[in-house]
Amino acid sequence: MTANPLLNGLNEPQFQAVTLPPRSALILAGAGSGKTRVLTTRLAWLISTGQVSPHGILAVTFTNKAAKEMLARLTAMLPMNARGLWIGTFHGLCNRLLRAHWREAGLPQLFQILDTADQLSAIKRMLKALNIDDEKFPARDLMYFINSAKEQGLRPNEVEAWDDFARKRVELYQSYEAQCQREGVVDFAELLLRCFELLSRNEPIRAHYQRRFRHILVDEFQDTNVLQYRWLKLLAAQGSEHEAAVMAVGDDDQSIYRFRGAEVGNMRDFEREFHVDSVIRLEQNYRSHGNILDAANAVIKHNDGRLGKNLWTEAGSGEPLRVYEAFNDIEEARWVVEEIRALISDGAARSDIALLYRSNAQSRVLEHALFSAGIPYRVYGGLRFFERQEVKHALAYMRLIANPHDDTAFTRVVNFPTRGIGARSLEQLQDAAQAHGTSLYGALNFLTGKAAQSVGHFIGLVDQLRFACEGLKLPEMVEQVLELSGLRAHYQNEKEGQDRIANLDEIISAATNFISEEGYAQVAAEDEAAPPDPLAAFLSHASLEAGEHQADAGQSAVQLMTVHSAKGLEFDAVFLGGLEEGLFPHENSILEREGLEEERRLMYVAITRARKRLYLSFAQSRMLHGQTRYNLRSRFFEEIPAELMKWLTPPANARGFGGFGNDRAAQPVASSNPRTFGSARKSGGNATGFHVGQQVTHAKFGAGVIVNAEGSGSDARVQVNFGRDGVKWLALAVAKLSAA
DNA sequence: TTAGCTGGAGTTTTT
DNA sequence: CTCCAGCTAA
Repeated sequence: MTANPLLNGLNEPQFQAVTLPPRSALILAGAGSGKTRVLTTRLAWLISTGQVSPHGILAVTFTNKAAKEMLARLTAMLPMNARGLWIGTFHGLCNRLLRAHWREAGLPQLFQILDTADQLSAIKRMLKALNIDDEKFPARDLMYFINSAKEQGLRPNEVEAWDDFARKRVELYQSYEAQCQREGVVDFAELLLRCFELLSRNEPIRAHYQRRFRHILVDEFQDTNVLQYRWLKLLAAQGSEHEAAVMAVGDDDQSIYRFRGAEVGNMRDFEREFHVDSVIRLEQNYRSHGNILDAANAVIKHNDGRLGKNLWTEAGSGEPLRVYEAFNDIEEARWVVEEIRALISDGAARSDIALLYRSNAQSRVLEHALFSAGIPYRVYGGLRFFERQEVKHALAYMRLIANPHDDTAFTRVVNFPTRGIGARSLEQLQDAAQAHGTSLYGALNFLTGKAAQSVGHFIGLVDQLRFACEGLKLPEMVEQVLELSGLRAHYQNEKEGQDRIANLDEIISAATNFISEEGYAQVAAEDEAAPPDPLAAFLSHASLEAGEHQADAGQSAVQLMTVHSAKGLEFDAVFLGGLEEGLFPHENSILEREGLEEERRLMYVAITRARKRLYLSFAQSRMLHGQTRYNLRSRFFEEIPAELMKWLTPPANARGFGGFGNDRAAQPVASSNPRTFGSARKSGGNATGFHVGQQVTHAKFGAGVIVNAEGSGSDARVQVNFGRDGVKWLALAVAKLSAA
């Protein structure tokens, strides 16, 4: 064994992964298996053993947080100058490449990055200018269409279109591209696609980076999309004699972003195309007790086509999973609060307790209960700093300084604070711009009358800002913008404007930090590039790294978040609520196998967040979209071995979920709940005379089969499969159903 | 220009 | 139910 202290304390597979010879490898890293440690130690080991200089490394992540953590841990292990190290997100790295080679990429030097909200408003503006019926082509759908095309690496001329509707969408994709090019802006997907095209079309640039990067490490590989994988193949010179060593680290069981283009299949493709001869599995878990891991393993086993992995731990089996069946969502929340109180009085820190749910709508009831109980909590997932309207307004003024032809920024602030430029003036301006093929800024000369005056005034302001900021440092520039634009004054006059002013001031600090900290320095370290423009760099930073989800740190608080945002985190105690059919697994995913398997992976992620204690709960009824819904408990309960669970409510009876199979045929409607709740059961028992699996006839839909039932008494509803007429929910009190 | 209304939709999210 | 976008009236 080596004496290298870096390798101390690694388990066998970790050690193997860290010290692999320079060939491409796939590391299957289970939840809590020390993945980040392996990645960073691998980097440190490669560098410290002289196998590669920091210059020859490319490490790619999905989030800024992950990139920062990797960098921090690496420099802690191996003190070095971070300059020349390429560690970042796909988008951040592509931005860096495009800034360095903007000319070759066909972009203006100070191109701006549109975030999702900017992109949507750009599309809306385009649809309006082209007089497109937005009923037929909703901006959101079009955005989704464009982004998914780009994520597959497809330009408009490469998208297949077989009917008029599809052809029109492609045409709109084309116009959108033209608009972006005209305005000098790129959206997130464009960053990647443009960078990919730059590398594939420009031989010298491609060769340069292919020669440079000898070791490429990819984190969360299961989340890569088609384009990202192609980008990696290209940079790695895959298939050539100069192929770099790519270490792909990921977990197919934790792939939960299919809906935004992630392609788990990339893992198998990688294995084949990069001729991976050894797949290393990190299966020892350092996070959870045995029962929790057993539950997770048992659930995920129900998925097909896994690469295969089984988590284990040296820790004991620990406590059983605690299962609670609530009467309704409110009662579920009440119970959660009660348990949290008990945990806290047993000495648990609030921040070690997490409440996880499938969809954001579920947080409301929980928040209400926590608030009433006076328990501090924190909800993840709100607006982030650079997404706040006052911050975006200020940034829009700054974008106009960098590029007055940025129409997205222009429209955002042309009348904010209000300066008498209403819809009709703007319309005139837009028409003029359209007619003369120029930006809104450039269209002033074609205006006449009152509009010319008011718009002229605003354009004067933009020019004034540009002159006033000439040569200023970034924070001073922000200060100027806040004053001259009238933003600060505007919010000072507003009743509730104090928070907004505080956020505006926060931009100044953000700018100060940005200049002195890594973000800017990293770009500045780029050897090939001209010194970057601090303003453009700051604006990129704002788009690519929208900041914390919520600023409040304050006192230790219970953590509330969706299962998606909990990925990568861990807590001593985890409450997983709303485990009901239709909610989790979500009804929109239940129909196709792929969707259901992703829900199951989501369940796997949720379970593996818990260190010591895991609570699972579901409610017999809950308020959703203003209606009371009666759901069956989630099928995932049937996938967890019964001996791992301790029921805090009378244990489930034989009504277990069994899909639509025969084993449910005897389930009586209106008697499915193991507990009764007084008046909730008005006409108790099996009074309706119907049961799941029964053949029935409906006056309008004809013959059908009852496939599902929920509720009781006058609320009882049955789901009936009418075959060609589809599956319908019918209230027994209303629908005229008769036994066939 | 803005307040107030109406209608429609309503998983998951990072960059 | 509750949030939003988009429209109408003042």
